[in-house]
Amino acid sequence: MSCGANEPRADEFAMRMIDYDAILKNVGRHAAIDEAAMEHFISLLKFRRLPRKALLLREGQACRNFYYVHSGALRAYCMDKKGKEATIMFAPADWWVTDMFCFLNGRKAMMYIEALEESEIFQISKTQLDQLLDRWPTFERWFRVLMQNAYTREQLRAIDNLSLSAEQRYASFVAKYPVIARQLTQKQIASYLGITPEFLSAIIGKGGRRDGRS
Amino acid sequence: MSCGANEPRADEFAMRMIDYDAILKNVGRHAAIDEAAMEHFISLLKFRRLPRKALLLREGQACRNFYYVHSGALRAYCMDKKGKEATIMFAPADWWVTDMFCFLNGRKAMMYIEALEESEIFQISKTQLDQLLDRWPTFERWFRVLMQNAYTREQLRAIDNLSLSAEQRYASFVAKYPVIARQLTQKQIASYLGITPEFLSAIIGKGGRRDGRS
DNA sequence: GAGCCTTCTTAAGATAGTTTAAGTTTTTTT
DNA sequence: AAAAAAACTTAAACTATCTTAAGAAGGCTC
Repeated sequence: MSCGANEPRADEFAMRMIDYDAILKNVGRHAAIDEAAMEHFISLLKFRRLPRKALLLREGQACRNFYYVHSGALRAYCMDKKGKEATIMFAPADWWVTDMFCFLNGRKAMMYIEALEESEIFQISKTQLDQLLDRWPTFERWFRVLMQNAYTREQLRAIDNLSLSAEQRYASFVAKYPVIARQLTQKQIASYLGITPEFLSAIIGKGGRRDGRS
Repeated sequence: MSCGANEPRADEFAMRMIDYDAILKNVGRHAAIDEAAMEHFISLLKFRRLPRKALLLREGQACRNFYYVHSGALRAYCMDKKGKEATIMFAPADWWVTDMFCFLNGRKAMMYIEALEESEIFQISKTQLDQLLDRWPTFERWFRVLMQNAYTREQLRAIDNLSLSAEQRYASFVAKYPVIARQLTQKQIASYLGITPEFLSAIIGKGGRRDGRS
């Protein structure tokens, strides 16, 4: 690790301005939120930098935070007794993620959330989010739209799972999420599709390549 | 069809009071809604009686309404080109249902919604619901909680679908929805679990009976 | 650059789930 | 009550997907 002359010193680095643009734009997308509300919102956010493979949440822990991905990408997954992973969702930049059931109901987490690469996130706690929703109807609207979208997305996924073969599910996944699909390993995609990595490899080998190479 | 002396005459029948108790209690469960808001809400509801097998919605139609099941039970499902059905959800009494993705985004329906038995429902249109949400933050909260619950329910289902065998999924379904499970045919349950009726029959024949009979 | 660890590939054998089809039972309609 | 329709059962043959295993390729670490 070189340390060139143009890099900030450690104290400057720690204090440097946090970029709230993206998250504010994200929130503003679903509701018109006034200045005062936005300032309150920002004051509740905690910024964190995660190295690759860091675990933001693990099964059994209290799940107190809702996470916004500023940069990088996260993955939420469950693991059964045999260690088999089931990927619940991927969260690329500009997405929100948590173990929503446990977050909302104050249960111990049933999921793991890991950083797929070095990532920067904002988090807001359940208590603070509740305050926000109580105080500002426009945040209530924002969160409602988030839940709506999450619900309909899950429902579309359920339809795919019920009606399509593994091969079709793979095609559907790549069509829906072409950008993130290229960043993921086959193992990760397989665990989202509910098949083994070996079988996904066979599917890809046979049918269409993801990267278009021959 | 006999017409005994104690039955109301046709005009009395048509005019008889509609029972709003259950739906008001349902809405009140997630948000404290004042008198004025409740009256507005009631004024937007349309009551309908459906015979068994009636189709409330079919693929390709405009999906303009959100449905509350007052009595009876509904089923929402998709059908692929080959006619294979995938059941998205069952809606017993006191549940809300619609093709949410198409309802919210003004698309043509991709689902069918049918009455499993004679049912009574209330419906509210998208336009009217939007008005309600704009005007009363407490309805915004109510709908937000509905979407939250729907989302987490779908997510739990996705976990089951990814991690469990058909036999385990069946056990999980019966454990989660013991009442409605008893009202459904095996064919309907199979289409919810994503397996064939023949295979479900084999599972039940082998393992535990649903009704406890030997 | 060598070694190590994880991912990807391939393939053979095993299992879970489907298909087809015929017969039986139950429910619905007349 | 009879007829018709739908649901359920069983079983054999088939297909999709899993398991195991071993080798090859790619990416990190020292």
